[in-house]
Amino acid sequence: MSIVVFTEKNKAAAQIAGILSGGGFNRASIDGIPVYDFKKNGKEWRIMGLSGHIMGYDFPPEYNNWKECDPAVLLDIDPVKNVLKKPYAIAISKLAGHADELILACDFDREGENIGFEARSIAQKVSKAPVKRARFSSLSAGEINQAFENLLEPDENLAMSAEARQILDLRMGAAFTRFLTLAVRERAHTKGVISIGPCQTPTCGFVYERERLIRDFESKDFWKIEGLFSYSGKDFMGTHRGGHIYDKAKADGIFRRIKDCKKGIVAKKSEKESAINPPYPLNTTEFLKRASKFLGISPDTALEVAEQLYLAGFTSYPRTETNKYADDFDFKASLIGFSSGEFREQVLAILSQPEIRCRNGTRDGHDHPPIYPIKAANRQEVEKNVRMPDVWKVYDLIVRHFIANLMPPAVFDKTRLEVHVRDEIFDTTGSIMKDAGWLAVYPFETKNDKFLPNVELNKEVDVKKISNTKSRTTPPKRLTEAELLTLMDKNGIGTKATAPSHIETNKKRGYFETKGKSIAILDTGFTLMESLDSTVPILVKPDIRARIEALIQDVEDGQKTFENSLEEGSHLIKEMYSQLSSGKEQIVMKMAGTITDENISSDKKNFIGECPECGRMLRIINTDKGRFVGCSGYPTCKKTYSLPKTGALTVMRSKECKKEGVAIVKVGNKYHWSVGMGPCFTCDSEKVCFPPDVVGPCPKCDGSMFILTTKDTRFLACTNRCGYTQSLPKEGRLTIQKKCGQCDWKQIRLKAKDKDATEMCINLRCASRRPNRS
DNA sequence: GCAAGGTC
Repeated sequence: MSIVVFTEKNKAAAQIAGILSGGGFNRASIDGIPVYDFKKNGKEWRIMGLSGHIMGYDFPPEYNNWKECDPAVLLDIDPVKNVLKKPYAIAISKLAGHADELILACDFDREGENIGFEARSIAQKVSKAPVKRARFSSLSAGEINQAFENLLEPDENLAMSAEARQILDLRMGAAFTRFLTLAVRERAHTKGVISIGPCQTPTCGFVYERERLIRDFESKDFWKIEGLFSYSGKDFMGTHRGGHIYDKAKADGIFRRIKDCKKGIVAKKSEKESAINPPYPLNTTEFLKRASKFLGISPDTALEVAEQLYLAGFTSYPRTETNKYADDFDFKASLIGFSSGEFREQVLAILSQPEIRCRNGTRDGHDHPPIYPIKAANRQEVEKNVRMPDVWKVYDLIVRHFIANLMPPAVFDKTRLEVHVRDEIFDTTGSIMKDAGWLAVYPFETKNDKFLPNVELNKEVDVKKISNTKSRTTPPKRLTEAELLTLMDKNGIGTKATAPSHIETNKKRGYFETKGKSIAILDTGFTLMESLDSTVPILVKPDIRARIEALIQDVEDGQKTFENSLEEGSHLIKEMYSQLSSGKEQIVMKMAGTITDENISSDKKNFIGECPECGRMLRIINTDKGRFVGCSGYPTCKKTYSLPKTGALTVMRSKECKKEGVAIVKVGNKYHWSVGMGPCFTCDSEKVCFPPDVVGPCPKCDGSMFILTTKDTRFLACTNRCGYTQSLPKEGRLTIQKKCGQCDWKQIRLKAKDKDATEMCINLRCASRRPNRS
């Protein structure tokens, strides 16, 4: 009798072999893939770990050329399933050929059931052996023995629900991505891909929604009244109960009534102890959030580092939903290694308790324990074995979190005072840490003490100052990666293992980028989301994932057949597709702008600025017939500005046209131009945008004399062009200095090469026409 | 070349 078991991964195979065999198993290998053999009760067991999914869907090859295949066709073509990891398929066949019984022992979830079915489909080509399912929620000895003693039937519905997800995700992703990419390429020259997916798009949607809030935010003035009080020589602050007061008259009224008061009364006082519990154990999402928030490591990188720490045996399996430890979890075994190092004191305290108490969370994915340290190690050891940047920081976080989790709460003494100044109420709170508890090993969250003087109820305090300060409300902040992960988690976007990859996809596509810990949307991402929001709004919101999820949940529950849910899902996708294609012109018009815009704005020589008509990019265009400034939105936006036919063009980046908000272009050395305003010196905004270097009033009219530089010479000219001029030295750098003192002109400073600088007044009518050495 | 889900 030969029994063959397939698990989701090698690690699980080894562990299960160890448990079922009681430790006595052989490690063999089939074409490099580990297989664990042992004998038990006269039966021969062979356990092999898969590598997650070993098969995957794709469209038949004839639909793989984007240009020759209308993306809409993909809505009706069924993708086909192929083996992606050949060596595993071969090993499965070899093992199954000799099996009398096959057992699927992958993770107990949708994808796990599906992965098991992949192995089954390969095995059944060579074997007629019955196929059973071992279902367990953790890799503990108790659960595993129990599961293998009570084998179940494989769950067709569970497996097929994952199948439906795969097909719907691919159908939608491929059709929409190809459609948009090809459509944009009709207008803009780009190799880039505009991708859409049921997880990546709503992920970008979250970032977009926040950006909308920021851009649409209207700042309001408010006033805040604060009091500086003093009792027995110690100062403390209080804030008026009105908080942010938006009515200036009201704030002023309060302020006037009490500003000259010298005394206040402590009308209420409460003291209470407050405890802050340690955080729940780390599941993947929580780990990624904290790595981002505390260490500034991106979710993608953090997961990779944790993976390597796991493979090197330092920490436990990093992909887990569970944030509670099993009742029989052996804390002692994991703690003992830390009882001599930096955490000696705390760990010994934990170990000395009659029973180790842990603050557990409530999520149980029935998969793996929370992330915890397997092995105590010092920095050198960790860095030697895992050569990745920040590996120590990540390990240190996991260790500290694990220990903190077993420690008592941090305890604070909190005092609240209510100070009355006349009839106005000021609130103030103080907080003093009485017992650091878990915070002693968790430096990432610091709570500063805030001291208050020890003042009793109904005592009088001095009022040193009452202030009434004006502030403005500020727009919401950009999302941090940690917040984005929280939103994704809450809305069921992605899974513990895939959430970071959806964030990465958006970055790769140029939809958003991270700046420090926060996420900034890019032009392409914003425009795409804005376009989708007005054509296929469901895509931008988590609803799309929820709709697909509901369909496949029905398959899992047996409420719908696989075929029916696939049909419904495809119908939904078709509906969205038709909305998308009816909005094609509108979307493409905007999107093409952002694609070319990216090239344009990096083209420093020709980039002018934002088009005042449509918001896209203005740049200098050179043609055979001449040159002009045009908008990247052409042909939709026909905004142009003419340019002089000759003369070198320089975009003056430091100056800005105040009239239309575009750049100022300097033409040759002869004139100054502001785009769209004609020659700058005839525009009514000239003095604002490109202030002439005025030296002083014109002696002939009410204009001003300014330095006019031309290609060949320079001289003083009148801003009114009244005809009065005055010559200037030909050599050297001219800068305008402070007022002369003896007349109403400004002095100029002349610095010629190899000569000392001179400062002088050049007004011919000035009394002191003597150069001063400086 | 397209998605999202596993795992290494």
